[in-house]
Amino acid sequence: MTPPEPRPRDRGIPEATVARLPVYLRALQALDDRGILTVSSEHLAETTGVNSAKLRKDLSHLGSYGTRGVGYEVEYLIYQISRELGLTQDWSVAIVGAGNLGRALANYGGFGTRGFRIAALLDADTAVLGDTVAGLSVGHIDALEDVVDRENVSIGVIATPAVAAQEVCDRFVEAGVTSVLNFAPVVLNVPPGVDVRKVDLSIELQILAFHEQRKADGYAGLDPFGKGPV
Amino acid sequence: MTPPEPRPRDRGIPEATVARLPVYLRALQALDDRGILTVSSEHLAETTGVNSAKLRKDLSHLGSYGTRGVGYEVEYLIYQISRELGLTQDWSVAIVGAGNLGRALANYGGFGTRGFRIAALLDADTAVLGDTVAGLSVGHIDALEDVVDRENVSIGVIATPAVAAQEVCDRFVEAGVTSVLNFAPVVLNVPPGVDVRKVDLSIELQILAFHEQRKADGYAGLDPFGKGPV
DNA sequence: ACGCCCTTGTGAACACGCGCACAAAGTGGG
DNA sequence: CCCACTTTGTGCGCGTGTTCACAAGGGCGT
Repeated sequence: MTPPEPRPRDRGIPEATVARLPVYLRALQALDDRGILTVSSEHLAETTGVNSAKLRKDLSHLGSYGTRGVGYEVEYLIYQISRELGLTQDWSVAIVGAGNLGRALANYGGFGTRGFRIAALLDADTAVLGDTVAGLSVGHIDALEDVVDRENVSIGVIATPAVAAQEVCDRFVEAGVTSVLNFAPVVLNVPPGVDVRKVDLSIELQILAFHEQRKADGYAGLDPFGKGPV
Repeated sequence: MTPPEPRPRDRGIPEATVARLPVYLRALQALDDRGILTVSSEHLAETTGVNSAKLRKDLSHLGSYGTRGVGYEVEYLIYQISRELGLTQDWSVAIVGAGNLGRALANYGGFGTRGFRIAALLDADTAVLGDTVAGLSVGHIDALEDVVDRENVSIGVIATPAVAAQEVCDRFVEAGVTSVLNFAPVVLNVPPGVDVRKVDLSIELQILAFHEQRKADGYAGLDPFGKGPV
């Protein structure tokens, strides 16, 4: 998704590793909550569903934080991964689109607890202005530039209908936002230096459907009453 | 996400290609709506943000559906991709969790129009039972097995809190569901033969934060007033 | 103090996906 | 009928990511 220009090496941490660090982080926090002090790569790999060698190589990109014969100290590793991901500082996020999805995002608990602060929830529809969602009052889209500027927003979330997405994106970029998380089913056009990540619910379903069809084809002879398409 | 066992080649279509087919499909449908009859790989690649050679190679996995010197016939390609993805048949989907996210999903327009039918929206909380969402009445989670069986559900969507996810997943699997789309922030444990795809909003944000931090580090000297963390 | 056992960190082979660049193939004009 | 032009389909080299397998290193019991 992200790398049209592959960026000059990101201080050497591979993109694939970056994508897995949040997963490790979440598992480690669960271990920490249970009072577990150390964990081996084998165990952590199992609970996160990756190969243990891959996990060790991923972590080795951050430094040598393990102890041979013992494993990794949970709290220390949490801190190191958080620091690497930039979660030891707070990030302001603005969400545009106060429909079902925008509200779901604003209510999503994972944000506040992990270094993300929702600075504003904006919408173009005057009918929803002033609605209170997750302790936030829905603002008008016209305030976008003000909010970005005043609250130092660096990450913009687009949860609008497809037709509005590009315009919102342009306004985000123009206002100085350099990272965009896009839920609208369109490919956004952005200048170099701006990162876009896209989440598309219907694409995920279509990928599942593909594999489901394969299974149905392959097992048809063995399992004539298996769950198939309707 | 999917391949612990890399599956015996999926009839030869690479996973990376499968993940892009829905994107092409969406762009093609947009062209079709505008009455455009043929499209070149160059043009389609541009609107979907991929390399044109990659696009041609992707399409070549489905067969030789283009005409040299002309391009691809839009309608025909739509049909071929739809067929390959299994969208020419209807799939029943059950959503568990009628919170903000579950409702957003049920209301998501992209489903019905693309071969997916929402068979049920279930929740454990009796307070929301009977609520009407997207023309559907919220049912009780106890009806899960019945619904899966009666409606031939093959894809289950989990939009519950993290703690409930594994149990819901187990019940889905036990009832015969072989594909799961998981929005809860946990790694699900499933037997072989069951596909799981995970969408995690906070992970996406964390990846963006990582790159944002890199940008802030690298450009700090050049752009002391650039948007940084709060 | 020594040696056994466990786990990390990594070298090397392998697999996969990407993109260039070009030959093959079809179109349309003259 | 032929030629110039366009666009597909793909062979190939390259870079990235994954996995195996093992040497290096640290703890712990004796």
